Amino acid sequence: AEEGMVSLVRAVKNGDEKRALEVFYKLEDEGRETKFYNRVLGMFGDAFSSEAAEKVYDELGRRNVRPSVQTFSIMMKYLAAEGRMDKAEEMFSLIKRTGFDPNRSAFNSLISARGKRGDIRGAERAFEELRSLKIHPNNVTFNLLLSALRDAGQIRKMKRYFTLMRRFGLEPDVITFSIVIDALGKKGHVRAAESALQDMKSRDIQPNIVTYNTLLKVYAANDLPDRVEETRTAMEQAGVRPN
RNA sequence: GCACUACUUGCCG
Repeated sequence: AEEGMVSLVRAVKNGDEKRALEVFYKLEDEGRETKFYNRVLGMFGDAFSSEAAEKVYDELGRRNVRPSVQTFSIMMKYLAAEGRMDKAEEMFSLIKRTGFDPNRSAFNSLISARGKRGDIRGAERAFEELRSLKIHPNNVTFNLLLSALRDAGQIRKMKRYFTLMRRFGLEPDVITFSIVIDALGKKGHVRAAESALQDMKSRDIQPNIVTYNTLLKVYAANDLPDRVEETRTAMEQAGVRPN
């Protein structure tokens, strides 16, 4: 069993989809549980494609292995990444039709999928549905909404969600701030981006490599070479190395 | 716990 996984991982690493599938089919002949399929789903989705992941997914049905909520979330991720929204939405529906209750991560996956497609309305509807089910959102939930709104350039709405976090007992984190800084910079609101950075620091959240890359991007896009230099210096002083 | 979040660059598809 252990050896089989090793050769599966090796085939996936080598990018050999055909070989990986063969090993997978052989392994599942030994009788496997949901968790195994979910793992393989992730490996195939990351290394190959949503179609490859679907081949694994189809085996669950063929072998009468019951999927889990995670199974559908994993599929949604790969389908949405390739723009296959109808299929991704279908996966979310299948959670309910299979008799499961979608949990917070499942809703987060739905928000992510819709947000990626620029479907702000849909992402917000997913958030509202989550709330109506009395599921507590987490930082990921809000960061996903903010990220979608950033892509759509909807700063005002971002502010509303940013404020709303606190009402759920949540505090913005380093990811929240990098989304906010990026969004403001894209709009040319450099001073606002800088005050977001200050806000972050005042909460004792340390800028990380992504924060600095975002700042560099903001300054470069707004033709502020001096600020770029200052940021590089700040990075060095903070011991954050360019990646 | 096997699923969900930000930036840059490269590689593969």
